[in-house]
Amino acid sequence: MSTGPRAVTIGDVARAAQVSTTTVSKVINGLPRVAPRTRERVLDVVAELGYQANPTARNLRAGRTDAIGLLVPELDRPYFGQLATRLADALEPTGRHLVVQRSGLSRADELAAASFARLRMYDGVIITVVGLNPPDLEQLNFRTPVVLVGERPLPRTFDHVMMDNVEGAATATAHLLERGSRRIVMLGGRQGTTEQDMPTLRTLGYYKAHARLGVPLDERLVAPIRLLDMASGYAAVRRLADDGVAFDGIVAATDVVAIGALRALGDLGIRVPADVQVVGFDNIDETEFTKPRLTSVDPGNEQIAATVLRFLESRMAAHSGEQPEAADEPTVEVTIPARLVVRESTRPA
Amino acid sequence: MSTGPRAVTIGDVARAAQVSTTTVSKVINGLPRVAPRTRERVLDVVAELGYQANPTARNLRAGRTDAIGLLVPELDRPYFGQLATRLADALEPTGRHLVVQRSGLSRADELAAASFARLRMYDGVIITVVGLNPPDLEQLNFRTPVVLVGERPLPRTFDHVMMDNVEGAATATAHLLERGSRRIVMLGGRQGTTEQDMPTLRTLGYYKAHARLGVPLDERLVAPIRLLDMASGYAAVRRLADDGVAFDGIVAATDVVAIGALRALGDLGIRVPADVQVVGFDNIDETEFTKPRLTSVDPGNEQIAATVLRFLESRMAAHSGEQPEAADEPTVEVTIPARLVVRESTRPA
DNA sequence: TTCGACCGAGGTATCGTTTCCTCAAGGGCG
DNA sequence: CGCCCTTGAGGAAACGATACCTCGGTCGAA
Repeated sequence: MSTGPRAVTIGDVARAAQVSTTTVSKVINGLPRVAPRTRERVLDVVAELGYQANPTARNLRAGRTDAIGLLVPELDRPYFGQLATRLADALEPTGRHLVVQRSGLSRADELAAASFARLRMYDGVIITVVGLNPPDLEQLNFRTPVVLVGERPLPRTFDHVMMDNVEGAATATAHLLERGSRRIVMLGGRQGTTEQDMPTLRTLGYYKAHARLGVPLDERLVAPIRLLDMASGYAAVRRLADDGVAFDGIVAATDVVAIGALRALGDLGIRVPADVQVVGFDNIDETEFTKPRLTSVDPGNEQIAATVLRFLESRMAAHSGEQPEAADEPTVEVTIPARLVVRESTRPA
Repeated sequence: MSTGPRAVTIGDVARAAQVSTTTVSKVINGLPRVAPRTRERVLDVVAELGYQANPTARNLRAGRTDAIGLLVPELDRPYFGQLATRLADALEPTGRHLVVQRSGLSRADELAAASFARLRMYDGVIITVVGLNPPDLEQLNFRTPVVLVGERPLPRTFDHVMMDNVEGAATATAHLLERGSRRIVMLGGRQGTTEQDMPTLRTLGYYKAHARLGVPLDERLVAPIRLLDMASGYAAVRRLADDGVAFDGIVAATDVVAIGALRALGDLGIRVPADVQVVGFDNIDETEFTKPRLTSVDPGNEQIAATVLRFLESRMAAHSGEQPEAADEPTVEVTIPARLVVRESTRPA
């Protein structure tokens, strides 16, 4: 279709340097069996013509892109940005690099399908499964090595690194209970569903902690949220207050929701942690800079990133034939332990 | 290299369905000239074999990827995450999709080169130029349509959407001066350099406002920061306090830095805005949720995203030959006007 | 009855690289 | 002096898909 001036190809370089494309290819890739003089001549022509290899053609032939795809539900969530940074940092020394794409939380199937199709381009794929349904994932039957980083049990088609949502939330809730809260809101919680999504699991932990400590629980305190963002966290707390629901603690489904909650409590003149204790989940960098600093559950971020990459490397090695016997090894599923990071939004013991 | 089971190709499908690859291709792409029965048979085989088109091969042949690349300095900065989201949202209806890569703030040249090389894969590229030097950009001589979104004047090799750093910072500074601040810190500022980077430009605006309003300026109030993140903003304010520097206002180079500053002021027992007024830059979503809410300069985020895409669409149309005469049109450079969004971190007039 | 249009389908070149193999020339070693 | 190994270089086949062109058959219109 392109009418514009054709891009410079390896053939153009070969012709201008009076060598074969094979030789040009060797020079570009730093392979041996090229005379120094020839090499130099080729490099001169490359510079003169401004030749740059076509990565698509290279990928097709080489069957390799040196790129790892990361699929996240949203691009503007601190948690995913920070996860991406950790992964990119760890990947850099290996010569591969990270490419981030958005899956969208509740996109139409066709869009999801298109997203998945593109993932085939990468040497390996990391998928964060938050809004994805198992059926969506089943359809993902390509050969590319995949590692899931997620929230919930899934059909074990892929290696899967899970955070311990239930125990993490239970620890957070127990912490509030131990520090004296008795009416704790589960902000962004979800109940009465058979789905095993993140809000449901964290709510489950919230229940568990109450049961363990023998504290009765008011179901009205589970406050669902449509979108787990700051504005929704803010709105939900305002709504609880408007409805006259009394509470003295908040377990937020995510730190981002907690930040919205903190702001709402401030507007309502409610003191944190004196009147209401707040605990978040994810331990994003922002927790150190809220007012007050946010107590949060660290799902094991460093370990999650490291484990994901270890699994992926292993699958990729098997895939590229270095350890062919490992190609069909059963999928692995690990749960990374969570730990509570106590800051200022909860009271001292 | 791959020893594993070869992926299913269009040829495998053709063989199993007893048709030609051409026919399979037509079916996959929904092209006409295929009998309903044949189409159905092919689709059955596709489902049975789990065939998925190889996007790399398709891209090579079609000369098109339907993907737009976005190069950002860091993946965990709210500003870029939010920019990416806006771009992705606007791109979705066009059938293209956004792919985000990290350039790194101060990476080695080789890494930058590798990053750039991969960008050739995309139909269009959006580059945020913060840590990039003009020389780096010169080397970027491929044919792919490129739009720069940046902070500073650049060699006009590409279309360029700039934010008005100088006037934006001047407006912010003037706002503080008008509301009574007299010793204003330029947090993350930079002076005494000929470079036209973002910190320098915003510092320039800070100077301008002082000059315009005839307020004398203490050079010690310009506090440089190595990394424009929350921790650095926090540390810089603590350092100023430790050094006994008196101040009653802060213009932060970015909102993220301002958030760090707010936290430091809180720890120091300094009230905002009563004792010290604070204004940030970028107008990220977080500004609505800090305590107090952060007054900030909106560089025109919506308009920036819209303009970037308009330029890119136009270049891409020219590139693909729809308007060949436009292919060599001179590059455009626009500056989007900034506007101050007043919140709670500055005093009422 | 004949001719042209259209439909279904396939053959084949091509996108720009890399990779495998071949081959000639030169040099060291027995 | 002959043999073998190494070096420099090129020819040609992939990689997996799409697009252009061709071709036989059918059907409607003149």
